[in-house]
Amino acid sequence: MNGLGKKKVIVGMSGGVDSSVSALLLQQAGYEVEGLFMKNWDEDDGTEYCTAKEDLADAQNVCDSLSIKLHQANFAAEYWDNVFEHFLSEYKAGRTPNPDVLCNREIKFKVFKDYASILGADFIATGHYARLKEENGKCFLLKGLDDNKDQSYFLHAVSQEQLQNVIFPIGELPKSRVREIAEENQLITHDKKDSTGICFIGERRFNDFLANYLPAQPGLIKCKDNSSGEEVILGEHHGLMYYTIGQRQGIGIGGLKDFSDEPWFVSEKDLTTQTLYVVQGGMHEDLLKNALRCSSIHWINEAPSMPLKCKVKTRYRQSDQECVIDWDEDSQSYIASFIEKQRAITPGQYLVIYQGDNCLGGGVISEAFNQ
RNA sequence: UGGGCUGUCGCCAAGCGGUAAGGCAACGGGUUUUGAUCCCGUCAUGCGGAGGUUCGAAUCCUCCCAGCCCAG
Repeated sequence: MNGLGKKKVIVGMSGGVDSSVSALLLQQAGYEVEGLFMKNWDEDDGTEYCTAKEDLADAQNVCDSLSIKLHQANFAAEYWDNVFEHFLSEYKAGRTPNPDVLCNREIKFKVFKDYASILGADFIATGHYARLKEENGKCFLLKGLDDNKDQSYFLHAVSQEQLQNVIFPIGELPKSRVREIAEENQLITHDKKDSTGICFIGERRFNDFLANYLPAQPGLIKCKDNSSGEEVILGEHHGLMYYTIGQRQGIGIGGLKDFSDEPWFVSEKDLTTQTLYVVQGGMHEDLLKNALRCSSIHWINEAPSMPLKCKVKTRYRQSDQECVIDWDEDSQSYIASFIEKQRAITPGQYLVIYQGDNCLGGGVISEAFNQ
């Protein structure tokens, strides 16, 4: 708290409209607001995506127009060690990681928060579409009110301690209203396109990017005949790491005699033989599974008793799916069972657990299967 | 060497004398703070080649070329 009795909050400013409006709203609410721009990725692969420069300029512009101070920090070392190394090892293991989940747990709500506290902040804030509820001194993570933009999925891995003294100023607002507010207040970011791509790394030609860090091992593309068990070679691929379960684009298989004209999708990756298995049709039975396994689950608050009836997402932006989670003694892991079969459950992605709007936590998917 | 069949976009494939369907792939865009999915758009002045018949040919005729199959 400063001498005027105002609470100090430091907003993570990305140079986008969401964090811009977050800063504005906090200022209007009477906080002493400062911004912090993080640059957590040092371009070292020759491909110069100078959007970081533009983002910083935009963040500075917004802070200037709000007359608030903008700090800068570089957590690239922490990002590399605690997010990117894991990202690479997961790809090496043939899985499909979600680095932005770790980015929140390890960077934004850890390193950034610690740094803000050194700067004298009472709170930190970000432009996430999510809400917080406090009960008996515990923080609960709730979905953002804009169902289309809800980002609680990416936040599920933080602890309730990490959520203490955090503010999500736009969690109650629809995106359209956020842009309106930005425009009404003449913030330069009001019509800036939403950013996508891996947080801090940005949009890239993904395959080229991965190839800079991991050696690719070519292999065969095959399809299995489920009734006869025979395998047919359909082509070759440049590396299993370029593919994820359920993927259509990039397989490169054209029309084939004696096959239907439906597109091909990745159904399985065999690392021991470097084989990419594909099936025809986006809803092929091999893509549909009614259960998955998580070796552990992180709970934001107390672990609920098992079995747990709940709603879950197996990937970002999926609609909530009905599910029962239970602990399995035999395999020493959690098993989530679905009423309806789920398409393309992918190891490495996260199972995120909800009860209503309340995000309970989640875990890494290790395996999908039918039971 | 005889006999038969086939050659239409990178791939599969319609067309059977009236002015080149469709699918897959690819590419571009939209949606999206992972990776995907999904949605939209683009994609053959030309149908193995050369002649001919016709107002008009991928479609008919002739020759040539290539591939496949059966004989030997």
